[in-house]
Amino acid sequence: MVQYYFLNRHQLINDMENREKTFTTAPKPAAKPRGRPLAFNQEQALEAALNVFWSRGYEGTSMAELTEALGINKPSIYAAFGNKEELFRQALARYVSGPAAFVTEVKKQKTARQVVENFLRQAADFFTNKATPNGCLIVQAALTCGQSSSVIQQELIAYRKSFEEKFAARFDLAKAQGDLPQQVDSKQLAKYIATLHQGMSVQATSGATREELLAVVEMALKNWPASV
Amino acid sequence: MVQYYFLNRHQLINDMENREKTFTTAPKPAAKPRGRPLAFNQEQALEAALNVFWSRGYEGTSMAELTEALGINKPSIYAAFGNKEELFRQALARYVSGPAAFVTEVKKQKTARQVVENFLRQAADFFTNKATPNGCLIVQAALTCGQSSSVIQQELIAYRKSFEEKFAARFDLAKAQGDLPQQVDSKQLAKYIATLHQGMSVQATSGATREELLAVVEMALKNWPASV
DNA sequence: TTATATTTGTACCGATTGGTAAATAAATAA
DNA sequence: TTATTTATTTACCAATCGGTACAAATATAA
Repeated sequence: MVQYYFLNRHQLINDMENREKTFTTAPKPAAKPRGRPLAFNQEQALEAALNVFWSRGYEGTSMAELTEALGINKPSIYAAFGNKEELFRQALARYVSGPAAFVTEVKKQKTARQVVENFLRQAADFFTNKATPNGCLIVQAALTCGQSSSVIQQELIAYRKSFEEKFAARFDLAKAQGDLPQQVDSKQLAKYIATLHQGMSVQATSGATREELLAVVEMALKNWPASV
Repeated sequence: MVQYYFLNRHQLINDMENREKTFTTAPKPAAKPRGRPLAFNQEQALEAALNVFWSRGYEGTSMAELTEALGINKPSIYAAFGNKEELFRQALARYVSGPAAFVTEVKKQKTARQVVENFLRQAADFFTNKATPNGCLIVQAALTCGQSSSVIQQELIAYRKSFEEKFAARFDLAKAQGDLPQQVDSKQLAKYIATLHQGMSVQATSGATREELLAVVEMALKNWPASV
């Protein structure tokens, strides 16, 4: 399973980039690399990989499918991204800083209420966006899996936990700022929002529409109807 | 992928059982079967299979792991249950009529409110029951997967949809009986409950405790704190 | 041109996947 | 006892899994 080696090409590149950052401040003088140039765009390849992992999950994605989706042969993928696990991690990083960046951005809203409203409504849009796979990569890429993928599974669990904690921290801030009652348990509220969010992800992968998800959001923010 | 055959042993047995039901009314006169007796208990084996699928998902479960968990050799599994797909379906049926039967039972509560309260609270218990895997089989067994498992994936989506529709029907009944306001959209309410339920399943597989899930349920049934 | 560095394509690796052929074992029926 | 039926065991199948060795190709540096 686990492969040991001294340095692969992928790590070598990273290492050289770090050295460059450490010893020089030159704004990338191009300095044409020595050997045969890459025949593909790394960013585009990573985005293609992200989309496959997003729709099929980590375990459900095979290297064969990746080579087809990226249009690159296997050895080139391994040279550029390490291995399947590393490729997934880089795709995940791209997901978080790219299409899913709104999750972090939304916390800048003025009040906790606005944070939550915007978060859930944008999630409804995002999960059903026709330009990307349905649902949330972090929820569905390795919810269950074989033992060989449990590392990725645990990393995704940690990601979800981290997002939840950041929301709890935002609610603590809201309490300090007075736009959220003191008796509110920030962690519980964050878990409630996370639960809704994750449920919406499952709904989206199962075919729920944007309108249906938005209706769920409205309902979640309202009273239980019997008390109307 | 797909295997064609005239009759396997599994189908033969079902066929003979049906014939018996059709032509006789005798209450199973034992009628000892002809050949070598089964060396394992089918019910126990199915329960063991259910537990593996439940914790690892459909794709994450290998036949090798099943042979170990059931304590039966592969050919015996195939003879008794057909193939991996059929074994999963039978495990799923056992799940629905066994540990997850409360989902159907709970609809017998007097009011819609009681149905939902009981449903979500029992789900919180069920998802974190230490005697069984965490979360919901129907949510997590094939949320995403490779193309070869898409049949199972679609069947689980259909299951979730079916449960949701039955809840909507229960809410329609509640409206007719007057314990739910007429302006409530039964389908939307059902989707809201299903979303919470599915989110709770994700939370449970990620390590949420019973108490945390119960707190989420309480929150879901209450007002948004700002309106208190 | 020649040497060096890097990527590419092909063709392969051992391990594991779901699934099965065939011989043997254990039961009943004649 | 002998024939028949069914289950178990072992040992295997082709296909796919993630991953890689190696030589040809393509660039820069000397």
